[in-house]
Formats: sequence, C-alpha cells, structure tokens
Amino acid sequence: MEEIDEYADAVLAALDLVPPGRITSYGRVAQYVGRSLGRGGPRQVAKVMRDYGASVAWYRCVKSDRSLAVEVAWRQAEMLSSEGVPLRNGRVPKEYWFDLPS
DNA sequence: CATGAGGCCGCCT
DNA sequence: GAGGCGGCCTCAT
Repeated sequence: MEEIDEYADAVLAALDLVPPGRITSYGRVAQYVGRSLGRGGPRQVAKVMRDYGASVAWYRCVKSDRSLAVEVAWRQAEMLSSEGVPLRNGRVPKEYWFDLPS
C-alpha cells in the first residue's frame, strides 16, 4: 500500500475544491490535508504540485502573502488572468481569496 | 504595509 | 547517516 499517492491525491482533491477565479495558499492546503492525514507541510504540498500538479489547477495556489511563487510566477500570472484574477502589483487582491473548509 | 530572520516537514544527494 | 534545499509559513521589526 503506498500512502504516498494518498497524500498527493488529498492535495489534488483539496485544490480541486477551489472554485475558478479564486485562490488559496499552499499552507492552507497543507493544513487542510494535514488535518486528515496528519502529516505534510506547505513545502510538501508544493512538491506534490510540481509532480502531479499538472493535472489540476495548480495556479489557484499562491503564497500566504498572496504573491506568486517566483519559479512559476510568469505562467501562473497568465493562467490567473484567464480565470479573471487580476494581479495587483504582483499580488492577488484578497477579495479573490478562498478559504478551504477546516 | 514591506523586510528580515527563524523554523517546520519531507525529500534528495 | 548527515547535510542541504524547496513553487513555504509565521512572528518580529
């Protein structure tokens, strides 16, 4: 039994809960997932996204300060723009923030 | 509100 | 087995 996929699956599922045009943070997802599986952290979520994120709306996940991760900022900015999320000075306005169920 | 300095949790050399 | 790093977070200045 590979619990590894279980974690990844949970992360992807959590991200899938974020509606189009909205965004959340890595930490928020990590906390949401961690509550169920009892492990993982923000960075681990990022890791999962880098591997499996291609199949989900990874771009709906930003930093806690609502800025974009520098490594993907360029792509993410374009994707968010498509979702109708305007970046204000490199940061997403908090009106677009989506709180995951705790 | 913008920066800076720890710290946390796993994973990879 | 030890050390270093990451699509980060939080608290303090």
